[in-house]
Amino acid sequence: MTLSLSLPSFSAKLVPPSVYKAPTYSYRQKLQPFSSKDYNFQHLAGNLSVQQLHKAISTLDFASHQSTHHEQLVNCFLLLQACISSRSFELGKLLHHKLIDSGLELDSVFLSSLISLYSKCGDWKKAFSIFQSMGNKRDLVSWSAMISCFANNNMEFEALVTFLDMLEIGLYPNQYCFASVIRSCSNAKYASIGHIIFGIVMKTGYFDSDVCVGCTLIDMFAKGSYDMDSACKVFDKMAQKDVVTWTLMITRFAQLGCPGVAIDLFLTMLLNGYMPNGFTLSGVLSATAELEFLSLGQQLHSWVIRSGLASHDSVGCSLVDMYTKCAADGSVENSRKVFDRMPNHNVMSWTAIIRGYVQGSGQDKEAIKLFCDMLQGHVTPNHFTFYSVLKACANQEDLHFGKQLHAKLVKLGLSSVNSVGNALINMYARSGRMECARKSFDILFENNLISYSTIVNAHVNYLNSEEAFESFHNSKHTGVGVNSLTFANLLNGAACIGTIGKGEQIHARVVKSGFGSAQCINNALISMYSRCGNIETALRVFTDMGDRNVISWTSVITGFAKHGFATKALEMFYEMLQAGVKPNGVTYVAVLSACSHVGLIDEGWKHFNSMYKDHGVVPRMEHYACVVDLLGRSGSLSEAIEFINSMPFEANAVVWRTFLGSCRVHGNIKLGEHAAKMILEQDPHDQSAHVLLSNLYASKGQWKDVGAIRKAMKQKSITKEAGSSWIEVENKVHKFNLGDKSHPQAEKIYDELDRLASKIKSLGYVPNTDFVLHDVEDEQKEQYLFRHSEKIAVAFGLISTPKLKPIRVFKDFRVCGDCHAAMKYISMATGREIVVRDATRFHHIMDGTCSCNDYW
DNA sequence: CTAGGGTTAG
Repeated sequence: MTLSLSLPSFSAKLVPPSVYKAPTYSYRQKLQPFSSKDYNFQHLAGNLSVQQLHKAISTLDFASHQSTHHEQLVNCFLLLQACISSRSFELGKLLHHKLIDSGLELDSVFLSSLISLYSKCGDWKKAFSIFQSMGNKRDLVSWSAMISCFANNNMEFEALVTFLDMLEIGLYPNQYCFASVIRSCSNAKYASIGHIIFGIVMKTGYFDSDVCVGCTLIDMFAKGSYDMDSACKVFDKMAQKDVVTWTLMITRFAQLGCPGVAIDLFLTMLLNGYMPNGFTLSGVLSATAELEFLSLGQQLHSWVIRSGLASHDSVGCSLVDMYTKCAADGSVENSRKVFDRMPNHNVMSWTAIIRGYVQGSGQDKEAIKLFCDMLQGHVTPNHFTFYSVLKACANQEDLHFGKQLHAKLVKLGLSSVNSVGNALINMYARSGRMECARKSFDILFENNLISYSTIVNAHVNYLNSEEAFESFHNSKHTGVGVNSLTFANLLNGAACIGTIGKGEQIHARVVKSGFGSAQCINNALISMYSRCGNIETALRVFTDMGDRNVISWTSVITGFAKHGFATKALEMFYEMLQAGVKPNGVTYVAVLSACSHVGLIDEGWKHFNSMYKDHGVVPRMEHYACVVDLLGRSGSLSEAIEFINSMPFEANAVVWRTFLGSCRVHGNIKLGEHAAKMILEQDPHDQSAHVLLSNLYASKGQWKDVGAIRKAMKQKSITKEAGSSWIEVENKVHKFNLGDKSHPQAEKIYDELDRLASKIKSLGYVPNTDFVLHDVEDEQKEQYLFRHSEKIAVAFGLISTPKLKPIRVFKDFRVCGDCHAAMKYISMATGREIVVRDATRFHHIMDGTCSCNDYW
C-alpha cells in the first residue's frame, strides 16, 4: 500500500481556522448530582477509586425519575472520563453497554470520548464502528479522536487516509488533530509525508503555540529517522516548553545512544528551573545505567526518595535496572532492595529484576524462581520477560523448563516475536539442537538482520558452514533495532566460515547504514578480512580507521601472525607500543604465536619474559601453551617438556595437546604417549588425544597400536569427527567431506583430480603415504590420499573460478602434509595461487612454495 | 470531548 500526497492540492483544501466554529456545548457547565445519593460526582468523579467507580457504574439506574436525561448523561460522561483516566477500560465498556440498554441518545461529545475509550484499550474496530455510525454528526473532535485511534493502534496508513478524508470535507485541523496525525508519521515509512505536514504546521502557527504538537514533531524526527539534529531544531524553536518536552528529549537521546547528552540536558533542565517528574527520572536513570555511572545513579536515587517519586512504577524499574547495570561485580543486591521496596509490581518491574539476575550475576535458578513467583502473583509476562527467562533456561543443563516455556509461547503466539525467537534460537543452539534452532528461526515474523545474526552465530558455533549463510543471502535490511553489534556479529560469522563474499556484502551494508566509523565494526572488519585470507584489505581498514584501540592493534597483529608474516606482526607490535597503546593478554598470544609460526625462538622467549616485567600482563595458560608450541614445533621436545614441568601451575589439556601435536610432527612416540596419557588423565574421553596419538602411530606404521586406540575409542563410544574443507564460489559456500561425492559436479571434480594427479606426478610429486591413516596396500593408499577433502575443494576451485583469482580453501582441522605438498605442485602446474586456512594458520601457496616454508 | 513523555532486548 502506498499513499501519495501532493502538497498543492492538499493545502488548497485547507480552510482558515477562523471559519471553523468550536462547539459551544459543554458538559462542564451543566453538572448536576446524579440519582444515587451516595456520590456527588461533581466533586468525586476525578478522584474515585476503581472500587467506587465500579459501584457507581453497576448501580446506575436510568429508570429513576429523580434526574433529567440530560443530567444522567452529564454524570455518565464524568464517569466515563474517570474510567479513561484510571485506565479502567472494562468499566468504561460496561458503562457504554448500560447506556445502549437505556436507549439514551448520545451526542458527538459523548461519542468522541467513547472512541477514545475503545482506542485506548486497543479495540479500534469498535471505535471505528462508533465513528461510522455518527454520520453527519461527526465534528473536528470526533475526526481527531478517530485519527488518534488509528495512530494508537499502529495503523498509520489508516490514520493518514482519515486525515485526508477530513480535509476533503473541508474541516481545518486543530492542534489535537495535528498531534495525532504527526504521531502516525513517526513510522519511518511515512517520514516524507511527515515532512510535508511539518511544513503545513509551520504555517498554521500551532508549532509555536502548542507544546504537544512540538513534542510529536520531535518524536517524528527522533523515532522515524533517528534524526536528533532536526529534533533539536524543533526543540530550540519551540516557544513553550514543559517537563514533558524536556523529558522527551532526554529519553530520546538516551535511547539513541547518547546517554551523555541526555544527562547534560537533564542538568540544563534543572538549571532552567523545570521540576522533573517520574518520567524524567526514569529517562535519566536509563542514561546513567547505560554509562554505568553509579555515583550519579545513587544521587538520583536519593533525590527520588526525597521527592516522593519512589512509588512511580517506571522510576522503580529504572532504578532496578540502573543498579544491575552499574554493579561492577554483577551483584543484584541493590536492585533487589529497590524491587522489594516497590509498593506494587507490574510486568516491567518483574522483568527488570529477572533480567538483573540473568545478566548481572548469572543466577539463573533464582531468575527462574522469580519468574514462577511472578506467575503466582498473577502478573502476565510479556515478550521481554520471556526473553530473559529463556536466557536463564539456556544456561541450564536440563532444557525441560525451557521446552515448557516454548510450548507456552507457541500458544500465546509469542514464539514468532523476534526477541523471543532469538532467545529460543540461542537456547537450542547452545545445547547443539540445531534443528530446533532452525525451526525457531523459520517461524519468525520478520527475519531481520538481528535474527540472521543470531542464527548465523548459532551455526558458526557448530561449524555448520554451509547453512550459516544460506539464509543471510535473502535477508532484508529492515533497520529496526540494528546496531553496530549486530554487524560486528555478522562479520564474525563471515570470518569464522571464511566467506569473504558475505563479508564484503556486510561491509557494504555497514557503509550504507552509517555505522561505518564505529570502532567495534572496524575491528570486526580487520578480523574478518584477515581471517578470510585477505590481509591486505585488513591492513587498509586498519590504516583508514580513525580511532584505534588495543583490539584494533591486536587484530592486525593476529592477522599477520596467522598469515606467517612474523616480522610484520612484530613491527606492528613495536609500533603499537610506540603509539602508547597498552598490550593485553590477547596481544601477547598474537605476538608469541607469530614467533612460533616461523620459529623465532629467541624473539618469542624475549616477549614471554617481558610481558609481565615490562607491561604487567600476567602470563596465563594460553601463553604457556604458546611457548610450548614455540619450542615443540622447532623440535626442542625435551626443552618443551622441561618447560611444562617448570610451570607455576599444572598444565591443562590445551598445553598437552599442543605438545602432542609437536610429537606428531617430529615423530616422537615416547613423549607423545606421555602427553596423551596426561590429557586422558584429565578427560578420559578427550577425542583429540585419541586421534593425534593414533595418527602418530599410523605415521610410524605401528598398526597394532592404531587398532588398539580404535578399539578403546569404540568402547568409550568416542567418534572421530570427520574433517571437512570448503570453498566459496560466487557467494555460495561449497563444503566437502572425505571422499565426498554429493556435490552436483562431483564427476567433473574427480576428473579434475585425476588429471591433477598425473600432471603433478610428472613434475616430481611423490605421494606421501605416511599420511594415510589406514593400513592398506600402497596403491590403495594413494587413492585414499586423493579423497582428502582439501584436495577436492582445490579441484573444485580450479574448475569453477576464473583463472587469475587465488583459490581460497578453508579446513576445520590441520591441513594434511601430503595435501600441502600436492598443493605446491598444483600451484606450479596450474599457475594458480592457493590460499589455505587451516585450524592454526594460513598457507599462501604459489609457484611451488608456501609462505609457511613447510614449517607449521 | 480529541493530542505529547515511561521500563525491559538481540
